[in-house]
Amino acid sequence: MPTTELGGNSKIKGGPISADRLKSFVERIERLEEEKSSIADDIKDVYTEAKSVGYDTKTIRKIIKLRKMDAADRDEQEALLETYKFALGMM
Amino acid sequence: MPTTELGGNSKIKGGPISADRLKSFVERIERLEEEKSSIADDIKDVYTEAKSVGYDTKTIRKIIKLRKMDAADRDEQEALLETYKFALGMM
Amino acid sequence: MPTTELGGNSKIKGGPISADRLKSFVERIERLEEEKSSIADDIKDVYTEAKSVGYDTKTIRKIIKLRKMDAADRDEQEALLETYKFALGMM
Amino acid sequence: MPTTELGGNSKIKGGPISADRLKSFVERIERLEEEKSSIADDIKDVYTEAKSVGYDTKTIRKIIKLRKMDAADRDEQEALLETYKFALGMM
DNA sequence: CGGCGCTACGTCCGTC
DNA sequence: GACGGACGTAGCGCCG
Repeated sequence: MPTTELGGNSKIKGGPISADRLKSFVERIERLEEEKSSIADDIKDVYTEAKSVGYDTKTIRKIIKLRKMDAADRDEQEALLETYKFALGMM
Repeated sequence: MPTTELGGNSKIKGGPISADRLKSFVERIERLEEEKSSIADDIKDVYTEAKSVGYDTKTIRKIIKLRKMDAADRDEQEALLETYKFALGMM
Repeated sequence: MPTTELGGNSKIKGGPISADRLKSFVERIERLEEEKSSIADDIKDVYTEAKSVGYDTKTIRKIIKLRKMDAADRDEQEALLETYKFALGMM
Repeated sequence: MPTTELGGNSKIKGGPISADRLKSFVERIERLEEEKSSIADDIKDVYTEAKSVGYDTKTIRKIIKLRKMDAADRDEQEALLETYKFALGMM
């Protein structure tokens, strides 16, 4: 019995829903998640290296974030923050 | 002036903190984050494909999660055993 | 001027966005965070006490974590069952 | 057998290490963690309320964080960020 | 638009 | 006392 069928096959498109196929999907996903996790580790390594030669990683993270945000967003958020600070007498 | 020096250079290890070097770190990180993001997209695609042939993605997500938890549990149990042995002076 | 209004008041629900109200929210949150922080300190104290009478805090932390995981697992298993039933058209 | 003793009792201070006592510590911690968790929920509720009357919660979170940091730290971090931005031509 | 899962940050502990 | 590692928590983004 190579391909156990699941459910009542009350589906519309494609062939039957087989357990083998399900397994295949699960394994593809797990493989990709491993890769993703590996890249994440690499990123951590770069931060570690930067730190080891004297850079402040916290600030680098902020820079990365800022570069990702587009200018409009940035200005808008800063303006709102200023407004709130003013309202609270934090200026 | 190819390498602007930052800060007071009040650092200990390595060479000076140059803007070039900073830029290099930032770009390496950004490159890696792009890759990571790309893998994340691939994962999304797999879910989409699975869905298109009739699988319930919510269920698949749960399976993935459980398989991860099972592994973690197993590791945790072993670690706990070690910890107990240590705590009881059995090491 | 007791209640400075913020922004363009381009909002939909409720009354005006006043600085007083904002201040009130901020203070409520800060108060609650103090309480939370205080509880966290209490927890730390308990660990310290346990340690002082000879217990291994690392082990205790693991026990706490496992007891939490067990509960989570149990919930998850039940949820998975429901999901499967749904996926198989058994609902 | 009311109080099982653990380990070889190779400890220095206090009385014996009993399982009962251990249980007591675990329960005290779990109780405190519940309280902490409850406060965290309260905080979430306040944010939700603030949002419901038109405030931007993201900005409020920033405000909370800023008020927690002392002025010196704040200035220092801002200065460093400016320096990095300049180095990267982000000004 | 709300809920959930994942990611990332800050905090705390153990080590050197 | 500082650094690095681990944990728990909080913010963000995707999915439904």
